[in-house]
Amino acid sequence: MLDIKFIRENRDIVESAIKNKNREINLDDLIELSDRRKALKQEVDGVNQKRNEAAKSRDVEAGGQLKKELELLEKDYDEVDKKFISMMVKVPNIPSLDTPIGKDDTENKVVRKWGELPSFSFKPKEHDDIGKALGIIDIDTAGEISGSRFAYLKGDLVLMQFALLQHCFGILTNKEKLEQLAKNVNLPNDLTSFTPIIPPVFIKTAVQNRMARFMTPDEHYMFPNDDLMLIGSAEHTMGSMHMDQIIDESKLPLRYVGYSTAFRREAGSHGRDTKGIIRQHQFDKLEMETFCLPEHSIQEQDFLVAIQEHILQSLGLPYQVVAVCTGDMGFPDYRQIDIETWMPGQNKYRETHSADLTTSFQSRRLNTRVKRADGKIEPLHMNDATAIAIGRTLVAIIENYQNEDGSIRIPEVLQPYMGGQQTISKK
RNA sequence: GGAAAGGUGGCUGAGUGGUUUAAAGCACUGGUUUCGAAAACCAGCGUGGAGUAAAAUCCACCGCGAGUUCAAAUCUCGCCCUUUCCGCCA
Repeated sequence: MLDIKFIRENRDIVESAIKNKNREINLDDLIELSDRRKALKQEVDGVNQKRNEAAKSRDVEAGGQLKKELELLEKDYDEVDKKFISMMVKVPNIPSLDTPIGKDDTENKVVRKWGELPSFSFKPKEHDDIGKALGIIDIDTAGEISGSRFAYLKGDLVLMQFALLQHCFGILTNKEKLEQLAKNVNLPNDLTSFTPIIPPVFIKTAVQNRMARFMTPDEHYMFPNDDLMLIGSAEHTMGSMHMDQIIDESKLPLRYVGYSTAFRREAGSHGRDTKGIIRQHQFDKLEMETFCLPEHSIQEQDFLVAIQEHILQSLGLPYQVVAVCTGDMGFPDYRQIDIETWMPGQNKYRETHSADLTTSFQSRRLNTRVKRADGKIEPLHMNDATAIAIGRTLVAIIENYQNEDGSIRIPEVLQPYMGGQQTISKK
């Protein structure tokens, strides 16, 4: 959520943000609502003042009158307040100046590329064909048992998942390694490494709303009896960890890396990516979530992207870094950077990482604030970014490291975590 | 799931209908003192909103939401959460 004062003072900026993010909101209506809300609030305050005086002087009659008056006023106020809030939460965050303006993902800009695309002396296969032949991905049985977009991962592929996790946790908790990566992005603070987290996968719907994401109910698995829903990302229960807290400036930045399963209904994507395990209802992910001072948040995002790139480089997977355009970026994002990894079987780059800088947009709604050394209190800035999406990374490894005989080489950095094993081949 | 107790500012903790404008202590900040520090003493010290040049001042907030009353931290109802015991369970 934006600050209403900011909206009042920066009409043009907000107006063009709404347009460039393909939203429709009438700011005149919003500001009129805000004015009415303010005026009604002042009236309510005035009546309350008289009411307090009447109570103090034990004036029963006047108190009774004022009570009735207040009741009517409060009804008006509540109504206007409700409308005001529901409109406020529909105003998206302002995109950064370096965000490309564009309608949809076709207008995203490739910022840089890394790695040479592998060349094959044979036609590279897609991951699901390789996985099925090796007996490490079973989509057919999962279809019988759980339905479409589920899979059984088996054998060495499961071991590879845990190898990836160990590898990434090792990087994210290694201070020297992080200091090297931070060098290029001018991070001002002493480097604090990431605290590993296993977050809950259920979240109260009221809290999820305060993550200020644009929610279509169809996206999530809902449990109305318990007023809970399954998270679509560890971001949901990690970003809200400091809800309603005031954090001392000296404690920032706070950095977390969480491992959890993410659950998505994918209701709006029927027919898309139906092959293999690219788009699943359930997938595991390591997610970075950081809280920092407003003046450091851009470098912080650059830092998170540097970590993502380092992870992909360590695995020898070619990728491209993409500046996501206004029409495609997230509702609460100030700047969104995606990384797409090369998938030779599909002969294209596919999204494996995303880094969202949401500035104060989420923290204002979550009421997560920083207390400055001079005592001033303001919303802090939040970043979230994929450390590694395991399913899609496994896909990338399978397709990039495939051999003509259908076996898969194991990336060197993962071998120590898999008992020194060098290939996955048919048992 | 059953039973009980509880939720008050950064922390501890008093307050069971109106001298509470939420006591007191700790922590914190500034000052006095000191060569410097500690101790002591003095002062300040919640969040959000309205208001002002800045103040003053006003409103709301005692887990959340309703209700009773002229008046609610305090009484009633619902919900959420925590702790303890029992049951069940990985």
